[in-house]
Amino acid sequence: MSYNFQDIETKWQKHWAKNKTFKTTNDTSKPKYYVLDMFPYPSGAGLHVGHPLGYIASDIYTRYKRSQGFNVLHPMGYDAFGLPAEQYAIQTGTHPAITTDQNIKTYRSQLDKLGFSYDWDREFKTCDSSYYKWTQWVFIKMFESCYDLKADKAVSIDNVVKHIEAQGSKGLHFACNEELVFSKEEWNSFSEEKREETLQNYRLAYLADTPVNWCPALGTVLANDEVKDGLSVRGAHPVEQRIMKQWNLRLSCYAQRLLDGLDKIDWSESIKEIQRNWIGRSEGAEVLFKLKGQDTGFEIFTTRPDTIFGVSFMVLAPESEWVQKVTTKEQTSAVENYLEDCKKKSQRERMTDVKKVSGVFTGAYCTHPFSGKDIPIWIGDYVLGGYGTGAIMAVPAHDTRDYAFAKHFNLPITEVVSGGDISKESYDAKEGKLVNSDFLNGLEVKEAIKKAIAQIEEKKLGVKKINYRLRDAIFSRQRYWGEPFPVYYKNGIPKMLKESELPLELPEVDAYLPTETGEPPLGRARNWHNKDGDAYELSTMPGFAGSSAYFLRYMDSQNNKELVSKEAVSYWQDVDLYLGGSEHATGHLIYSRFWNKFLFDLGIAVKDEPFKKLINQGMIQGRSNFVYRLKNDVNKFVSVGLKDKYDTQELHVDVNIVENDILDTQAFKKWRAEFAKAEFIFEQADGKDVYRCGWAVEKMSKSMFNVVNPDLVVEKYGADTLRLYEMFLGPLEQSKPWNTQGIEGVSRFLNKFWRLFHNDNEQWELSNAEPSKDELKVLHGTIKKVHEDIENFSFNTSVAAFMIAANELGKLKCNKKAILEPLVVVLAPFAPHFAEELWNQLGHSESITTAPWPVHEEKYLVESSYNYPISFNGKTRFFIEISLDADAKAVEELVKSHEETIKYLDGKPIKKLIFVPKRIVNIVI
RNA sequence: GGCCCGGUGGCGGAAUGGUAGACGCAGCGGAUUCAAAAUCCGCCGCUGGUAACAGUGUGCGAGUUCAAGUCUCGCCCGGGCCACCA
Repeated sequence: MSYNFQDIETKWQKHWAKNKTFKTTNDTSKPKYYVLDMFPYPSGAGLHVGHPLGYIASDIYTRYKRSQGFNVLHPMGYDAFGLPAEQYAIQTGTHPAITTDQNIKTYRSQLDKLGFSYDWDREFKTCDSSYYKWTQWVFIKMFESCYDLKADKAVSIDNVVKHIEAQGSKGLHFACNEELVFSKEEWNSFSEEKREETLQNYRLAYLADTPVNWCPALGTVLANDEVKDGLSVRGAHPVEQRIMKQWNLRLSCYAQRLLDGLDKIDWSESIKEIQRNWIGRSEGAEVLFKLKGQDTGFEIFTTRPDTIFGVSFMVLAPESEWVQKVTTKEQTSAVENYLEDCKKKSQRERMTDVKKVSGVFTGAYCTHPFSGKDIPIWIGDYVLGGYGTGAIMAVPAHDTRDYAFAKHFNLPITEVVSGGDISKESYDAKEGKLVNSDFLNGLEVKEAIKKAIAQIEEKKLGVKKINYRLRDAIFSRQRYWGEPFPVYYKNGIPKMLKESELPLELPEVDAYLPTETGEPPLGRARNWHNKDGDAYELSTMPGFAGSSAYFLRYMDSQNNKELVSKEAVSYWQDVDLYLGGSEHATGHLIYSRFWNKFLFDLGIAVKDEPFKKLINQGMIQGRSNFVYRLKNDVNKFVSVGLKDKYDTQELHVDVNIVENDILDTQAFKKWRAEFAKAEFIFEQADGKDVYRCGWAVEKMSKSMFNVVNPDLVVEKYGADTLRLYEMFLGPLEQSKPWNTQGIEGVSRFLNKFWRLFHNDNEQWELSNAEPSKDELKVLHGTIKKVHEDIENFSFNTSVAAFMIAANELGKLKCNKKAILEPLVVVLAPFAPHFAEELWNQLGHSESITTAPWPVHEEKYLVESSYNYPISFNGKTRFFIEISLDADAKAVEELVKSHEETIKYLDGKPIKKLIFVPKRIVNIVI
């Protein structure tokens, strides 16, 4: 007989829900611990077996921490605004709210079947107006803030106004789009419109003409992280560059803090590295190159000021404002033609044509700041308008791109750093001595950079400068299904709603498409204006808006007066453990860190970094099966072992009609009408004809017919078995394929464990006898191993430890309460229903959740001594295993006690004695 | 092109620098059974050998070490991220 998981799991799930077993209060008598899963976007397809992986791991850790005496916050909710529901609405006319609610229901029922210990009283979805009220509220705060570069934090925009009213733009130390110069008198004469326009230059949430990634197919702009290879991440539609008036968040002013913060948090090195690359800090200098014969010129940014004597031409980005200013009459038509060509190139073409060199001469020259030589000014699309100053000094000898350009247009190449062979390729390495470089000659690159910057600053040609690749975040989306901006326009001037007017709820529209005049869908809403008739903003916020502060909201999710109360946030502080996929590295995980830092500056968040420790669970891949159809006879299918003898076509087959790679041929004929008349060429196995399928590890997806639904697994094996198996599959952070076969192993384990408590007739049978030494060793070894494994998030090996324990106790025929009771507590985080049932049968009326974690006792684990000789490398070595706390003296005594054995082994004296700390003495004889 | 991560049986994977392959799946053999399911026991990297055993073995090549899957260097392969960022 085996245990009845269906009854047991339903029973305890109901019990937990009814008794609110996992409700968390702000109980300050206990230490807090906050475990958070990245909340899901509820898609229509529901969960597959890969989705719960992280939720299972976080639930295990949560339950473990609770048994360690922590008050654990472990909430769940839904990231509910987003494109798929809106796309579906466009196709079917169903309101996205309806689709979203249906999907959430499916998700919730799937989650409930797995026995998670979430505090569901804190649940919310981001499309609730009671939730997005606070997203709007933060936006208003950003609008009313600017970034003080001296204090290095966000402060009220009033500081800018006060400064300007006192002394104009002089000495302004606030992050801005561009340096403006005006006096306080001029400011006083500005119109209201002009004043607001000026302030937008400093606000953290600002409206600006921005070059954007416009996706015509989706009808919206996209953030940089939503575009890949010139195509939209969602739907893979082409994306083009456009200039549009958009809301932006001044993310860039937090670049350094976002970078520095990475050193303080316990995240995987790979995610930190991705974020460092994305922020893209580079140190260098900004240098002024004057136009020939003039006193004005343009600035360039370079990380290699040491190579300044190797400059042989300048390159402007096609978008640069200097293009028009410098182009000579003779070159005008050539330049115009080139600019026209650049415009026609889509973003995608520009990226795929990276290797193609293109450019045009402007006819103008700069004067070299040190040598005074003439330097021609070119235009090239390999220089980007949005980075640095949109202009570069080209040093072809030491930059691959400049080298290609110089070769293509036959421009001079001057070596200034020795060490390479510049006749074949550029020498980009930052190693070698400077040559042909006047005052820099003979210096190593690193020193030369310092000296060059010093000279540039001394001669007032430029300044040391740090540039970041991180740009401000474009915050407008021309979509329906998102948070409305709390903004209205009076005479074209954007104004914020008052806090008392929030939330501004999403209006109804007659269709989810742009209007005929090309306005966003909100342009269709009736009465989309305030009581004075001032129009509301037509864009909505992007997907990341709602997920940027949700971790704070869980601390106090029912609060309708504040985002989060002071008490709640000062108790819960930050997320101790955050689990989710690594695909959010450059999106959500940057935005939410930024958002949190802003709230920290405001004094709302109490921690500068929101997520102390981050774990990225790996993907569970699908294991696909294939059948092989003959190309010349489409009704014949050949078994994989014989397929090489035929000309075949590989077809995916539903993994649910394949077992152990053997195809159920009857089921196959019924699977699809086109296979009804299928015939098979079998291979032999055990004297039987079988059809064996090929297999491959691929992404789990419908089109590969390899999706495994957790509901079916739970039905067949139970939630506890699924939980254990998902953990057993392999290391949490690694991608690994799902293989339904293997689940039998953990299922057998649970039954074996069950049988330790019950006799063959399913009768409860436990003894109160004193445990033996061997039994105690198994118990304490398991407690210790599982404890260490959980702390290291090595759940696969802890499941293995349980299996070993069950096997050994089975062999010892151990049914002693003193051994089994603590083991149930250790198993509870992994198999909660199973453990709760046994705990109940053991006579406890309280939930096992309240049971403290058993402590292992080392004394049951220490071996007296264990030794073995080994011969290798032509020498005999003798190993003695010693206890963990032995000191050198104890080791010496131990060796002495083995002297006779050693002599017996080889008859030679001891040559060398090596004491390896902790465990082993290695004696060479 | 740059950076990051990985490469161990038929498969998923174990292994604080110390007997490589824990644990599970699959496979093979056996017990129990009228039979099956369930359960239990044994074998299970490769080569040779009936066996004891010997040799070999963690992508490849070197190095450090008494000792390397593990540390260092150089290559090869796979995956990820960024990608004309000056």
